[in-house]
Amino acid sequence: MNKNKFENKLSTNGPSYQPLYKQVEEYVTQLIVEQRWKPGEMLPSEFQLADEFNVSQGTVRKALNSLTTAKILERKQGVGTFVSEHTSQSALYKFFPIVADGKTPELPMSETIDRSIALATGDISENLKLSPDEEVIVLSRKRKIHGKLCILEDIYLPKKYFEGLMEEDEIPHTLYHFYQTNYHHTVQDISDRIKAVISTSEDANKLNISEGEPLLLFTRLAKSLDGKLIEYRITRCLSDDYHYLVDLM
Amino acid sequence: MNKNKFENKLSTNGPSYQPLYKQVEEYVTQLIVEQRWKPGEMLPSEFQLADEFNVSQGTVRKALNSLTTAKILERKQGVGTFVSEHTSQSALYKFFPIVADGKTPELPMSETIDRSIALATGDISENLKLSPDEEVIVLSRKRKIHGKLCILEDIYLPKKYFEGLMEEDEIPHTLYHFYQTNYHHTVQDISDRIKAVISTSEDANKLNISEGEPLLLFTRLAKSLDGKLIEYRITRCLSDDYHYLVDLM
DNA sequence: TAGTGGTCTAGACCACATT
DNA sequence: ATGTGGTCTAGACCACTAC
Repeated sequence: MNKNKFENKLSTNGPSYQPLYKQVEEYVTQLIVEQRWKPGEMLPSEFQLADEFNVSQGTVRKALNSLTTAKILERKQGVGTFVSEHTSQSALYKFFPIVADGKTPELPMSETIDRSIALATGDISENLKLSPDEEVIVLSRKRKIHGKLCILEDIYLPKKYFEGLMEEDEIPHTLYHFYQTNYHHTVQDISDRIKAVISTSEDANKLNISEGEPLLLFTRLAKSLDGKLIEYRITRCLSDDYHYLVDLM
Repeated sequence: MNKNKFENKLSTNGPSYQPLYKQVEEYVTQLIVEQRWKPGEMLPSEFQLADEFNVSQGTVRKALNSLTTAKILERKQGVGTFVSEHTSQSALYKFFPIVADGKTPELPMSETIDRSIALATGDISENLKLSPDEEVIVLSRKRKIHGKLCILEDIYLPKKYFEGLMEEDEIPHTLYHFYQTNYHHTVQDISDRIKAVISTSEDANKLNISEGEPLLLFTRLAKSLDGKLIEYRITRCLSDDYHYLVDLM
């Protein structure tokens, strides 16, 4: 009667067998999505979880370590295991790949210059997989690095996932942490598609450059822990003194 | 007398203690660099390695799995553990992040249009950490995706690491595999720095576009398994129908 | 059938942080 | 002193592949 909370051990040759540690991994992720433990909170110890799930401590450990690699958890020896908050330096830099040439990376400050509601038009509805009659919240921001204005962003959020955002007094500049704490959306998967473009006259005005200068343009699509498409973002960035940094492998 | 090939177990409180599995990891990497096992070759089984190193099979497993994650090894259940070759699809795509808009990724074909020797000038010597009097091999290539010319590349290789390359009959288009098999340099770490630029007249000519169109420019620095700076590369890419794809996290 | 890697368990001990 | 995660070991069994 050593029944697990999950499918029973090996030899469970169903069509879609998952090893125990994978099942534990997915279950813990689900519990985080359901807010059993909130960002920053500590999980029970490995042995307590092992008891609850009726698996061995080693199996729990393998699952927790895997979630730590995926930056969903953080573990501290002698202290405990915690749900990641999108505030730690390590987590933040993953999202801000723009670096001033020859300088050390710095988190850009940002200022929201517009907030509105719109219908999801072609580009936006396609990427966020919304029907064209659904509403999106549009945030326009400008960002500075080392005090110099260099980035413009338009951010599109499905209104259904961010009810109440239009009524917020202020939008903080650490958006992903804001999504996580105020709307329970933990950003998990991000892909950027980068192009080179000529600045529009509008953007050139805002950035105080002459029309026709090249800009880095990247479109970003972000998914939450539970797989929902949370954010579509179009960023234009000066590129004479800045670059987008990618580390492969 | 259970002495390891390595520092003895725990409680080895030297100033720079490394856990056993880390030491095994580094030692196996070193053996690969020294060509005890060549790319594509099979390693001994976990138990054989455990015997040789005087550690447990579980410790060897942890090391080998870690090297598998780092794409240095490949493991196949029921078969064995192999040194990665830079030919498998999975490995190749990591290096070619340029994708045609709305299409599935395709490996670009490339053609070497020039091969010469030069002195490492400022930019190049700085990035490859060479003194200015050292020689580099310069390769110029053009690449096509879906049959359309869209990429120009200048590649700089320290001559000292690639003796004999100038005498090769032909340079294949899968360069990293070529480095690995012919010069024993396994590329391991790559970083790309991406900018938007206006095409020079020279590049515009080669790419059959009009001068002044924007291009994606990225500079790449590649390190080998043993940490040597192997390659510096400057790539210019059409960006109206193509983009550089980055998956974060 | 034999050999390989994959999973799971159980237990010992270490290192770290807090009380 | 206690409790946490980190390391290491040993052994059992499973699944896959090749012969």
